[in-house]
Amino acid sequence: MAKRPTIADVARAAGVSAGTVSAVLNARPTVRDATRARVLQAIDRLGYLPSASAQRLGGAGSTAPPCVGLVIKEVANPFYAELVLGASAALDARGVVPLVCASEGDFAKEGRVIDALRSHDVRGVVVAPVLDADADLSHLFLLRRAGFPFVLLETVAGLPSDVVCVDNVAAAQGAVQHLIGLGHERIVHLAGPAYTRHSQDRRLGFEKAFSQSALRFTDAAVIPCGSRFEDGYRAGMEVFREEGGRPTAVSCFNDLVALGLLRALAELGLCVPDDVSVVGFDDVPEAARAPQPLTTVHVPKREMGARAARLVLDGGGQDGRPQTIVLPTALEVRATTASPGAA
Amino acid sequence: MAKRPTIADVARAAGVSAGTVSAVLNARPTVRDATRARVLQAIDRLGYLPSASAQRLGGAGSTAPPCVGLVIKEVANPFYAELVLGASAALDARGVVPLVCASEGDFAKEGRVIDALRSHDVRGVVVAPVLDADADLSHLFLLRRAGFPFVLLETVAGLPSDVVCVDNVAAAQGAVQHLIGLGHERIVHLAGPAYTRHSQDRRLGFEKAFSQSALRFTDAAVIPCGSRFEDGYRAGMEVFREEGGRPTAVSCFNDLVALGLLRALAELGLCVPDDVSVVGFDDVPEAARAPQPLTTVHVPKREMGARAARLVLDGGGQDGRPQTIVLPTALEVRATTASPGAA
DNA sequence: TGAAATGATTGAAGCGCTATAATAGGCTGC
DNA sequence: GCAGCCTATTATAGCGCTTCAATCATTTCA
Repeated sequence: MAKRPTIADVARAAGVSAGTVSAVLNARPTVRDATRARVLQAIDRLGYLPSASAQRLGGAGSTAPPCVGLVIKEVANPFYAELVLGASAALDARGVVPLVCASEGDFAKEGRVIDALRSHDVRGVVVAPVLDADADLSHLFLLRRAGFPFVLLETVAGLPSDVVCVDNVAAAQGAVQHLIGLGHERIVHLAGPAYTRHSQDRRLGFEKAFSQSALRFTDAAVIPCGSRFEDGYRAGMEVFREEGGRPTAVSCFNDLVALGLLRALAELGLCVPDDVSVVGFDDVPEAARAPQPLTTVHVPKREMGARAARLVLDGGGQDGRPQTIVLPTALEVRATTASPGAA
Repeated sequence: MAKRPTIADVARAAGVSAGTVSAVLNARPTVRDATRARVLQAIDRLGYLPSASAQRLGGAGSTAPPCVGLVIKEVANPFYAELVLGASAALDARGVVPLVCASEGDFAKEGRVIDALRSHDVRGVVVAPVLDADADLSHLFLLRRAGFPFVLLETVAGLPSDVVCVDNVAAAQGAVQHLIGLGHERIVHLAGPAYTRHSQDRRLGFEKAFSQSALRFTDAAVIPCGSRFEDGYRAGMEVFREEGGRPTAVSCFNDLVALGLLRALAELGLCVPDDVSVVGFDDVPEAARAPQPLTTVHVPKREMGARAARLVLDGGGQDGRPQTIVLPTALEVRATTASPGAA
């Protein structure tokens, strides 16, 4: 395999010195047009592209397009897709190329990925951290120590850093209050994957809504589930299989789960919202498109991505102190919630 | 801001040479424990962290995790999500980190993104090229000239390169033949975005199926649409608004469009497959989950991603000559196709 | 026409690190 | 007690680029 051409190769090919090539690359005005043309032609002929690392080491603002890493949890999850879209737009507007990587809920992989990104000279990273109970977060602390620009999409205990997030507890609580306000008494929660703080927070919101009402909370009301359509479907099949004591309302970890649940409910011949009310979380595009438009908590995903992206680029708050941006959510009431026994 | 400590600072602080510090950093076994401890302590005291650029330049290709770029068209498209998943798994198995970038159907952006990736020292890229009519493909030709490893997910005319793809023409043709075989005569095709060869090929397959049947093809049967749910929905609303001369079957550019169409049909009170049959393309996970499981062309997306990934890593075919891998597709007949007027 | 001023190009130094040949110790064993 | 052999450490030579003082080539003006 042909070795990557260097600036020296270009210089040789163009019959000039490396310094001149560098001058052309950096659009310095001191180069004569004829020379510039010759160099440019050589560059093109060789397919030369400067090494970002070398440029940086050389001590200059590199001419290579700067990159920012976006470390998300799941590629196939529309929530993250929206986040990425928002971040990409913001980055694009600043001429920065977004590089997205998935940790797939594995903190070790998250660490590796961040390392890779860093060693490939990205300007900074925005990461949706894996917050498993036994997760080793040292790579994040290391980032901080190294003074490497990064923005988190969830707060990490003991790690002062820039964060862009929403109040998951309050939002989930609001969603469940909506259910309670509708008159539901047998409500269950399909909880998300353990490695997410999202999941813990939303579950906590569920509990809080209970404790602030006349209802009494039992652990049985929380059903471990997951974050995907299939998880919701499976859980739905499980929970609603036997006829006795069925819940009349379900609050779901996210929209995908809610959609899966809806599917299971349909297969079981249960009507939504007459037999059971369902509320999701995130408000992904699919939620509004469902045959039964889903009642859900709207999370400003694009905005979150954009804010996070700008924060990395600008190196955090003006005063250099870590900044936490909590964006507002809103309950989007659509067609999947109603009072129990409305039929 | 204090200047970052360098390896030399650490060496001085620990009373050793830079080489020794480097050895400690890279966990080379030749360092005595006492020395290592001293160095480690100095590192910690100074808050030292090696410069990624310098490490890379120094020839530490071995230390840093290698990366491969995945340049796709749309992040929010499950087709590409699956592709990425397949590629990621294959890459992961070889210890290389996938970096995904979206071109969003803009060939200029595609070029920029590839440049960025290259500048940042990725090992190679797999790209789903934007094949707009007036697209400037020079960046791809440049890749070839530079001897940079890349694999395409669609063939580019005049560009000998490794390619992993499916036969879109034949597959689309097969899908439409299925419709014709069912007895449909008024069939339309919702075509995808112009910047895709996918779209052109699938449209061509549509035409071919016609010309091999007793039906006669008219341009009116091809309706420009797009690649997203909304596009399919809008087109469906358009096409099926007035009652007279409605098609009895629709072949769609992809599943997302088909799903959007299904939604429109439902809103218009039309029954699938009794009133109209619908066939999609890609077989994304959503297709099987739809309230009406979608008849569609199965494309081995994961496999494509995996093959492409391995091909970049292995630098193409054994003999060094470009290799084209055409993976098989299969029509997945589910619930959205039937003979016309079956009701 | 020649000296001065202006402009274009080069060469060498260095960025922070890794790799490796060379070196200095510390052990053998005879 | 010294040749011979490890092993731990160092010194040196890059990696690919930028920068800047120093050169060489033009042009300008007296």
